[in-house]
This record gives sequence, C-alpha cells and structure tokens, in this order.
Amino acid sequence: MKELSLCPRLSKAMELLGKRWTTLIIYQLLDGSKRFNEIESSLPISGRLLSERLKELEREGIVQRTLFSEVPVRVEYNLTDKGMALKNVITGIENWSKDWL
Amino acid sequence: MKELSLCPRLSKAMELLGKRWTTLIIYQLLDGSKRFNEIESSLPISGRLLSERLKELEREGIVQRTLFSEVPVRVEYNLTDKGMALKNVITGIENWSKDWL
DNA sequence: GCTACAAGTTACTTTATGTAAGTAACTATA
DNA sequence: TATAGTTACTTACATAAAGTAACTTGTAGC
Repeated sequence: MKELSLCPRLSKAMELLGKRWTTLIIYQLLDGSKRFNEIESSLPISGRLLSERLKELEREGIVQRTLFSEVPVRVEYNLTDKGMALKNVITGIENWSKDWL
Repeated sequence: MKELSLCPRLSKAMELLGKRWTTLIIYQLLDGSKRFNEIESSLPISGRLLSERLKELEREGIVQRTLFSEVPVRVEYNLTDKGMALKNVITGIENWSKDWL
C-alpha cells in the first residue's frame, strides 16, 4: 500500500504543462494571438499534434480559439488570463535554463 | 523550410522538465535526500521508470547519487545546486495551480 | 473543371510508458 | 544447509503517446 506524498497541485499542473509541446505553444502565444499555421511553422511540431494540444488547452481554458469565416478560413489562438498567468512560470524556467544549462 | 522562433533555452529545459515524473521526482527531493524506495512509494511510478529518470537527472547534474555499501545496500539521492535552483520554478507552478486549477 | 489556400483529419510507424516478473548480493532465521 | 527477506535495480512484454505523410473540406479565382 502506497502512502503517496504526492502534491496534488503540482501533479495536476504537470499533467498539463508536462505534455510535450504544451509549454512551447503557450510561449509562442505570450506575445499575442497567432494563427494555426504560424504556430506550426514556429515549432517543429506536426499539424496532428498541434491540433490535439490546442484542443486540450482550449478545453482547459488556457487558450481561446477564434474563427474568422474568410476565404480561406482563418483561425486565431490567444491566451486567456489563465494562460497569461503562466508567464512568470515560463520566465522562471528560461532563467533557470540560462543559469544552469 | 521552417523559420523556428523556438526559444532554445525554454526548449532545452522542457526536454528535461517536461518528461513525465521528472518534476515530481525533483519535488520529492526538495526537502532533503531520499532513498530509492522512498521516492518509489511516494509517487505512482514504477521502479523501471524511476531508475531511468534518476539516471537522466544524475547525468544532467540535477541529482546526486550516493551509494552506501551496507546490507542491504542503501542508495540516497539528493539535489545538487542546479537541482535546488528549480525550487522557484516548482513553487511558481504550484501557485499557478492554486490560483487557476 | 482545375488549382490554390488554411485548417485540420486519417492511417500508419516509431518511441515512450506501464506492468509484472526476475536478478544480485548479502543477512537473518529454522 | 536451506529458505526467506531486503534494497536497488533490470528485463521482457503490452499498451499508449508521438511522429510522418498523405488526404479532406469549403471557398475563390481562372
């Protein structure tokens, strides 16, 4: 019988942020909204996974999706307040990386 | 040809911290050294992966492994300065989680 | 009808993770 | 002497996640 001293907060957060690409996608959106293709070309990620991750982030309320019915269609993604609140965390990781990697 | 606006610092850090269990293992070690079995029972992780992750963390200089040739053998793991420097990052994630999850 | 475009989706392969059993080296107990 | 117990791992195998590339949908212009 395991007596988990697992921190549920950290654990839940890492389920999200720990998934591959998630943090990098959020990073791309920190300086404003971007289109699907823009994110896709700014990261070495495939459309398949980008689509999956954006759906997860939308479901979690971290990213907002806006559809423009133009021709061809345009879709913009931007961070919600919940997403923007991750800015400090991401900056912290960058700083650690700068100091130690 | 992709013109990646990928932040190499964040990217490299997330390759490490984004791996499943890594951050949770570091969290377990924030308050002092622990033995293999202690970590294993404090997280829902298998020995197989824990062993793999600890090796990665040791290789990256985040965790230090100390062997005590007792009977039965005892092995302790503790964070290096590089590992301890992640405390702020982890606290940041916890706080975000508290505020938004 | 044919081509072009953005934003996906589908089908398939490779890699990572999960699960359970096994190993090494030694001690303590019957 | 034989058996069981201990820690810290490994190994073998099954399942889930990620990677790759081709295909779809809706619309416009030629």
